[in-house]
Amino acid sequence: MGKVNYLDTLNAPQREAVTHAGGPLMIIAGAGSGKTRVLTYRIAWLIEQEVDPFNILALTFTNKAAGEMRQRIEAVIGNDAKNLWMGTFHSIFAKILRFEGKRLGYTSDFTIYDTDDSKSLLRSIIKEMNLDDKVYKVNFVLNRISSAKNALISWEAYTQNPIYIEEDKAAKMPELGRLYKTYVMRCFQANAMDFDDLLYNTNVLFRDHLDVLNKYQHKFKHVMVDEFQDTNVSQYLITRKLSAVHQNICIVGDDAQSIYAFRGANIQNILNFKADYPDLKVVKLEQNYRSTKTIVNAANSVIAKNKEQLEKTVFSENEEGSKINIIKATSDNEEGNLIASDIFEEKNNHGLKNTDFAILYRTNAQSRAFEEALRKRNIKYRLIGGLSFYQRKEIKDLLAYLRFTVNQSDIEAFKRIINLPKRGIGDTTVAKIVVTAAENNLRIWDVVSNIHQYVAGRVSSTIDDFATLIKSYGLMLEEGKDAHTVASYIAKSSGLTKELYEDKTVEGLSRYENVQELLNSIKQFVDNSESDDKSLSAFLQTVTLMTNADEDDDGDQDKVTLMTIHGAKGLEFKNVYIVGMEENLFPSQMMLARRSDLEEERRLFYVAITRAEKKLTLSYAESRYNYGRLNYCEPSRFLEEIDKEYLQVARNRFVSYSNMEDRNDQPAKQTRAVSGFVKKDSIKSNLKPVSKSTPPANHVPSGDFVASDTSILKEGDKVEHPKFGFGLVIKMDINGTDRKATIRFDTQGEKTLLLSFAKLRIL
DNA sequence: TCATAGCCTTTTTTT
DNA sequence: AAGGCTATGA
Repeated sequence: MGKVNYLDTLNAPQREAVTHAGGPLMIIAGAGSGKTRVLTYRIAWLIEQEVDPFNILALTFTNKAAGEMRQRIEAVIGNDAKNLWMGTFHSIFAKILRFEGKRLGYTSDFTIYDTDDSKSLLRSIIKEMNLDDKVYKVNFVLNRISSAKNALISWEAYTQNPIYIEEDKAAKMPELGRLYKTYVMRCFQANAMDFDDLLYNTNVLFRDHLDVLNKYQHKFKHVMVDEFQDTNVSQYLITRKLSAVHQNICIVGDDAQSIYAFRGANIQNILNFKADYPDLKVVKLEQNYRSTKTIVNAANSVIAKNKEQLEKTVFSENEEGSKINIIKATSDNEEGNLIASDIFEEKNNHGLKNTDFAILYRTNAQSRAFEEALRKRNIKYRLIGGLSFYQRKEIKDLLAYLRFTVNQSDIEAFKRIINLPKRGIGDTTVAKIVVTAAENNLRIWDVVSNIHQYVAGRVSSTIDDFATLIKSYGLMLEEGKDAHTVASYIAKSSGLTKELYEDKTVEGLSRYENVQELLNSIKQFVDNSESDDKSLSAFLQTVTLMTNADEDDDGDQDKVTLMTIHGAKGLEFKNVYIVGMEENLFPSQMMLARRSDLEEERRLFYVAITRAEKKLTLSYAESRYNYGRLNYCEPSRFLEEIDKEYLQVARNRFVSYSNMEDRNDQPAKQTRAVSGFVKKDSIKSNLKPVSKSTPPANHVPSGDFVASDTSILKEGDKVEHPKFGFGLVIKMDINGTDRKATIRFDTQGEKTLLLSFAKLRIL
């Protein structure tokens, strides 16, 4: 690789950013302006200027972004790239806390609590404190605690602040401060940090231990932050402190793409950056190389309304490109079908590959209809986000065993595994152990391993057996057995895999395979992890901090991408579909309820639009399932906000934008539909609201019975229906995604049931 | 005291 | 749709 070659490929502002010698630098990078290239070249350039990679810290928001950047740097600079300190905020500071956590009273084996752990812990605290969980909602309380931590407000400060006390009293939640305190104490006692703690504690570490701060300040001669618009106060302070000595801070961001305020991101960080660094050098990258003029202009027309912005003009010199298509569907299933057929046609007509397509939605729950439609057409897809591999029950169960083996204070892991597989230890006993530990300031392990002192009776010997089991795992680790060996042994000897192995249902089989898959990934980690730390706790850390975007990657297969708009940040695709363009969905209901200005939702829309290189399609449905209920939907106001000149009057069966306006003349159909019962013979027109009262004879109850996966039902199956009794399936009609079964019931004669509503037990 | 069936509530995005 | 909660029976 020639030394200077790559500089020639850059435009003037890009080159200026790459070769900025030192001192604070802010790169305002519009969408598609070659930001990643600039960042990677800058790092490569610094290394050419004799800066040791070891002294460069580069912070990103996803592991994937970090990994890609490292690869690209390697391509320019070679093996040296390995020594860079590059990763997500959370993973880099988790690493530092593993080294330095002793100063704060944590061991180097501390557990990282994920959101489920945090919620579970909080739930039990609320219960213990005898608070009403209808008033103190777990999600709300956790959010409150999280915001406090991200703003660096300790529980001490929180409970002493008269403003918060008043606020909480007014909100009828005077105990929030105490909850915060208890939550923090419990985490500490469990030798655990939640996601926010990783940043919060880093701040505490740097504040209270100046020698540590000093060490890292001198180590990191250059600090770079990607996606700076998404940093919160806590992250901002860390980067400022770390760069205080050398003053070589380089931030890259785009205020127009700030979409993480909900988790504490503070757009002011980038808007006010100049105020913090008077001799700041600012470089603006405004030329978009990614998208057509139409797409760039349409995107600009969307955020033109936003008030809080840095001045910049993103423009494209690419071709004009085709206009933006709008598709109207009658239902969410039809939306899936229309998009899938469109992908099919586009592939045939323009010789595109699956990887050229992305379907972007506002919420993960929307993926279902698209998955079904794509599967039906044999189009391969990959789903990013949603319930990830590591959130599956069987995986979390085994991970909990591993966690408890590594960190025997980990209460949440303990609660998960103590009665799994069933040992006859119930909630009462577990609660007793947890409370005993908390009251006597002991580790969970201290209580469990001396259970006879605390709990009398039959259970105590069962718990003894459990303790012996865990002890044997700990011993294996001490003997230096590698993570994979220990994990496989745990899976087998705990009885977890045995239980799954004996479950011969389809789900049981896949659960068993998942566990094997997890063991494989541990093996991989042990065999060829890049880092030198191959301990079990290192593995657990990578798993917890893994982003949704990091999973999958089963080779470079040709697949359509399905993901949320949030997940799509930083990516690009030739053809993009933004689906579910409906009021209350996008913009989301929550946003509409909470804030009058929709600036962040609008920026989200902007991010979605600018993912497209060649062609953009927007779609919405007139009705949609939500929590098992069918609802009517209005087209999103965002459709109105795009400059009309960029919109396409769609062909043939697609409904044009002007037709959409006509729709507004009709009376609004706001009725909530299908609450409880649905007409069995109204497949296409099952949108009519049906009363909640007693069903007429031709209706089928839709309440819970034994849920069965309707896709496995076959002719000849014997079934039981909650109302009609036992029956035999004599005919199956499969029409698109709608499935009907004609069943002969012993007493009721033949009935045809729409399976999405009928709940049958297969006998 | 524990296990289970069925009822009830939830309501976005992610490290 | 899914996970927590509660009543019920063992």
